[in-house]
Amino acid sequence: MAKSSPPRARKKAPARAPKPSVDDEAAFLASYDASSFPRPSVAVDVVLLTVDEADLVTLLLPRGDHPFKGAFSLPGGFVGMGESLDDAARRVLAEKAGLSGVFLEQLYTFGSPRRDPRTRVISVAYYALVSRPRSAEVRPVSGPAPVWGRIDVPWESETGGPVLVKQPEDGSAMVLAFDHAHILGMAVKRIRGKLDYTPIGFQLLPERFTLLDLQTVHETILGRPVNKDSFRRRMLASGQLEATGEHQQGAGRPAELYRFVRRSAV
Amino acid sequence: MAKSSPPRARKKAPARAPKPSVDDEAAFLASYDASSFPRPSVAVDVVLLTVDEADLVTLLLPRGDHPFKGAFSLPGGFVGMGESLDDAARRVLAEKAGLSGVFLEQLYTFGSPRRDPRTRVISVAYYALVSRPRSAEVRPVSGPAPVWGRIDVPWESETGGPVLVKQPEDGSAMVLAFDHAHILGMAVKRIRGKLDYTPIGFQLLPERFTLLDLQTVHETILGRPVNKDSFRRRMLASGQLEATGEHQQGAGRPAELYRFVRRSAV
DNA sequence: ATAATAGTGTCTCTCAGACACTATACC
DNA sequence: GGTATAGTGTCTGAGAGACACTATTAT
Repeated sequence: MAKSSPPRARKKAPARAPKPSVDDEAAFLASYDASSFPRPSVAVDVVLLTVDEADLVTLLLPRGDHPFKGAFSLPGGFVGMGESLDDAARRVLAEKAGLSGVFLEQLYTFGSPRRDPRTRVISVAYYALVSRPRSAEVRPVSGPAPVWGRIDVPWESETGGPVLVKQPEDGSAMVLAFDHAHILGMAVKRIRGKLDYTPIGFQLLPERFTLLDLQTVHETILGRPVNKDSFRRRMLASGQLEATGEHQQGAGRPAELYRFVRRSAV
Repeated sequence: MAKSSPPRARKKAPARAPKPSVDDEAAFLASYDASSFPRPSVAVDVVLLTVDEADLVTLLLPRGDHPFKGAFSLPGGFVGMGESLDDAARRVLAEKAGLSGVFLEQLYTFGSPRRDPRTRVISVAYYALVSRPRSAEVRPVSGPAPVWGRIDVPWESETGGPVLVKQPEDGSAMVLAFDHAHILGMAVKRIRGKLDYTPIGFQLLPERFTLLDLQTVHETILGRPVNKDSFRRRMLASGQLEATGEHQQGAGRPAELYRFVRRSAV
């Protein structure tokens, strides 16, 4: 960014001498002081998603304090001064869910001045995808016990907007804190859009899976049924699947187990 | 975000009394003090793009001060405390380019700890699209005269990565400050991906345009020729074009002038 | 045997690419 | 007239949807 006009300090900022005109870079850096104007807090919030049966579920934490006491919020935390945004998101996942090594990607940055009633907080949202077996390993290092909320998307296709979340057992509505229903909605919209042309669907499955497993993941994310025949053809033709030779017993004929292989350079 | 564990203050933070346990929201908000730990600066940087002849060009500002003195940077500025991120980006466009009412969308947030050698600056990048006639109106309110740099994309399709930028006249390389070559690269990658399924191409054209104009915009953004016949069919079938009945004189048969109309609700 | 699920073969429809052809301007 | 660009009509090949059919298990 070209920082030629930082906003004026508005309160209690120490008086600053005009910046000397220096032409030596080291001298300039030494004389620079960016602490003289107010700065917002910066946090990361992580939408951790997995597919459970035919439900898209996300990890939420009950809030024991104001604001939004009694509501649920996405796992999140402030960004450390020496830490990249990606590292902050990974740390949040490790601290609040006990998970590491999961797929993680930046989603969007939310910065309305009044999105947090306490103070100005800009939140860089991430989404993370974890496979069904690994989602059972979730153990927070500390803090409240997380809950897997069932996501109910009230819009079609990739329209967008906030989503509803329901308790895993009784299906009662879960109130979300801050703008977290919007963040979740944007996460759903994003993965719906990326599902067709990126291999994110495989992140939600164990190492070996059947084509029906993969189809269920796609249908759950998209919120609509997909054609079985063309789905099979498309997946097999994509070159991303490798048959293991093993089969999975089910109610009928055993299904081939496939493995995801990164497509070789075209 | 769940702000249960803000990072500890590392230097010169005033000593804080432990937070009292209050169960009244108003009392809680009054007692809350988020200023007790260090915070990064937050800026917005705007990639302003237009198509000039068969070149994708972006607005850059020459840097008169360290760091990166003599290099070029994207128009940018710090986010005000009472201002949303979108508003900050719009303000930057108004101040640095004299433009208002242009298409603007958030791109990505860049937050490596050392991306700015002076201090920790997290930059929320935006991209803006402006039509060729309007791009000639660019008049900065103050500050250095901007330059339209020609973007040279060294990668195919939507691979991604930094881009090269050249001076409009002599074609000599322009050195970009900070991580701005990466930000530009991500902007190109994003609009290449969105071109097919969103109407962003029309943002780069005047109100009335020929199908060849539209095709040139697409080819310039994609960096490759597109099939003329199927492009015409696709565009006319999309329902987004309305013939004006007027025609534009050229070297051969006059071309119909079309107008962009938002597709009616399906 | 019957039900249930896995997987194959084939037909049709749609759409992108290719190409031939017509239309209308300037020179 | 020749040349250049705009626009149409039609053929072909690839891929999605639909559906009939076969394969392999449990009961």
